[in-house]
This record gives sequence, structure tokens and C-alpha cells, in this order.
Amino acid sequence: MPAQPYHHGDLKAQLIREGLKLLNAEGHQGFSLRKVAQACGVSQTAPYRHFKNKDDLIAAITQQALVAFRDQLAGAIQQHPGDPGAQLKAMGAAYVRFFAANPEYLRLLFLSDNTLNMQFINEEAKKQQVDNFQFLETVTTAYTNAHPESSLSQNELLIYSWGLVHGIATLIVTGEMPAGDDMMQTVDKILSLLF
Amino acid sequence: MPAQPYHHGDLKAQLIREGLKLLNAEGHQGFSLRKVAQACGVSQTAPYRHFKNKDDLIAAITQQALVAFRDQLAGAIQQHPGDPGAQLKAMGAAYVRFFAANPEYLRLLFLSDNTLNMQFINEEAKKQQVDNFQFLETVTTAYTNAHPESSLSQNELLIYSWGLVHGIATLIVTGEMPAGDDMMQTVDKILSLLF
DNA sequence: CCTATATGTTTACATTGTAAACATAGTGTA
DNA sequence: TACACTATGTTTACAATGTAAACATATAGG
Repeated sequence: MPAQPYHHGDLKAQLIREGLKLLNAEGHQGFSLRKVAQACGVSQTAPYRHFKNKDDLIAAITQQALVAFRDQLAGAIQQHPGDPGAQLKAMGAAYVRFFAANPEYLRLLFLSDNTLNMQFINEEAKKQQVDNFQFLETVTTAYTNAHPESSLSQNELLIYSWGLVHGIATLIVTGEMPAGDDMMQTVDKILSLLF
Repeated sequence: MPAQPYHHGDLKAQLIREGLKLLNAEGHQGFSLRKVAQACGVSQTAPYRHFKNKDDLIAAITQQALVAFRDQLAGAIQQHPGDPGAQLKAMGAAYVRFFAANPEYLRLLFLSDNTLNMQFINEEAKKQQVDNFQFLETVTTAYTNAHPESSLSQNELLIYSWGLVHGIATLIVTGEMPAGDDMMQTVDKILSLLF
């Protein structure tokens, strides 16, 4: 089972790369299978040998985003073993920074008509999504156990912390909030006060 | 200048109504000018007498959403004159409830490729957007003045409160968080603890 | 009444998604 | 080695869509 197939060499991977490029360049509006194919130098229907349809290609790009995002969150958690407060803060900071640096990833993971694309997401990608959610569940549970005096339950804390960083990230990506260093420091400060 | 023009009677308004219906029914994917025209019982190109193009129609629908949203926020503020803490809380609750009840409105205002559609948004709609932001600025400023002991500046409070409710609303609309009464009570509780 | 203009239709064409038929190049097997 | 199978890519075709252009018509206002 060779990784580099016959004719083109590595069309499947290149389709994903060029597809992400095109999404970043032109957004969902300007995205088309034919443009991606042309960017790869193949015929218009060549992508159908590797993906069922357009949404299937987008789902593959989405999976790349999921992997990168999960690694980012996992890295933040590992930096503060045994300290759920620091983990929550680091996760939140990583969350905002990751999507501020990769706006198209946030669109892919959360903002697109992804109920449609998600149908084509494969099992491995679904697992990564579950991973991401369980990171948050684990850390908020640990935090709640370590802070029995808190007025928020574990579930409330989860909604609170996720909502906060997700909202800021989304508002940055959609241009409602600025994205610079000042914003990142503000995020750090807010998270420091909370956890 | 009659409100009900010649042939059809009221095509422009009906296009907007049917357009919103179609967006709710099929999302951005399934939305097409021709379907909207058909739903109104007119020819495929009739919409071009009232809108420059597809994005222009979507912008008109977006404006409806902006008006409804602004009214919602204004209502929340008016219920608690002179009490910026209660105003912030009421605004936050209204924010989440409004978009939970009208998911397509959140997509229109914040999630779509709206950098494109916004180009067609008319001046009045832009003013409504500015209104919405100024509501938040005014209330957070009043709150900061009333609570000089707060560790957050006005700008930090704005980011904090907006981010929080926007994130929760977005996660509800995209299906990452449930939407029921329990969630609304959790939102109320979190906001009560904060302001 | 009559003409200008607002409104609607018909026709046409480019772009896109995608199915079907065809072509070809590696792979494994007799 | 020769041959057939299958993975990969191309050509062709068609339906849906956005939208421009030419045409038709109904209403308003002089």
C-alpha cells in the first residue's frame, strides 16, 4: 500500500493542501472543486477519485484542522500537570490564539454549514472531536474538585469557560474584535482573574 | 411613492420573507435566488428588479435581523433604568435567548461570509450595527463607573461580557451546546454571579 | 391620452457539481 | 514474461445556478 500512488504522485494530499489554501484565499463563496483541481494541475473530475464530492473534500480539510486543534489543546494541558486552574487558563489562551492565527479553521470547525459536512467526517475525526470535548470535561471536573467553594458546578464552569473563549475567538475571526497583541494580553488577564 | 407597486403587489417584501424561510429551511447551501423567485411565483430574474444580486438580497434579510436584534437589546436595557449591572445581565440573557430562538439570524449577522454580504448592507443597517455596539459600550462604561473596585477596565469588561454571551449563543446555534430551559437557567445563573 | 419608467419575462451564457464512458498505468498472478 | 485487474486520471455531458441583455407591459403623471 504505497503512500505515493500512481500517476500524479500524491494528488489526494495536494487536493487537501490546495483546498485549504483556496478557502483561506477566497472563503467558502469562492471555493470550488474545479479550482482546486486546476490548482493541482489535474482535470476537473480527478478529485472524484479521492473524494465522494465537494463536502467530502471539505470534511478532509476539516479533519486536518481538528488534529491541529487537538494537539494545541493537549499541549496546553501538558504544560501544567496537576494544576487544573493553570490548565484551564492555558487552554483558554491556546484556544483564542489558535483560531486567531487560523481563522479558516474556526470556520471549518464551527461556523460553516457543518451539519452538512460533518456527515462526511470519518470516524477518526469524530474521535478527535470527542477528545477535545473530553479535555474540557476532565479539566473542569478536576478544577471543580479542587475548588469545592466555587459557586459554579462542573457543568456550569464548562459552559462558562468554553463560551467565553469561544465567543472571543469567534468575534476576532469575524472581525468584530481586533486580533493584536493587546487583545491576547486582555485575554490572558481575564483568564488569570478567573482561574 | 406607493408601498405596493405595480404588478405583483409587494414582491420586494415577499422576496425577503421567502428568502428567510428558505434560509431557515435549507441553510446557505440550499439557498438560491431562483428558488426564492419560484416561491414567490415570479420568473427567475424578477428579483433583479429589486436587488442587485444574491448577496444584496441576503443583505436585506440581514437588515431585518439587525432591527429585531437591536430592539431586543434595547428592550433589555430599558427594563432596568439606572442599574448598569442589571442591564448587563438582562442584555446577556436577551442575547442568548434571541439567537437560540432565531438561529439563522446569528448566522446572518455573524457567521456567514458576511464580509462579502456586508458590502451590500445599506447605511441604515450599518447604523443599527453601530447602535448595538454602542449599547454595550454605554452599559459597560456605566458599570465600570459604578464599580470602581472592579479589576477589569471598561474595555476588558466589554470583551469579557460580549465574548461570554456570544460564545454561548454561537455554541448553541451550531449544536455544540443544548438549547433548552436548563441552558437558559444556567446562563441566568452565570450572569447573576458576574454582574 | 401618451409617454416615460418601474416592473416582470424570455433568452442566453458562464460557472459549478457530478455522473458516465473512456483511457492508462501500475500490481499481482499464471 | 504476459495478462488481466484495479487504481487513477480524462473527456464528455447534463442539470442547477447567477446574472446579463433584450424584450414586454402596466401604471403614473403630465
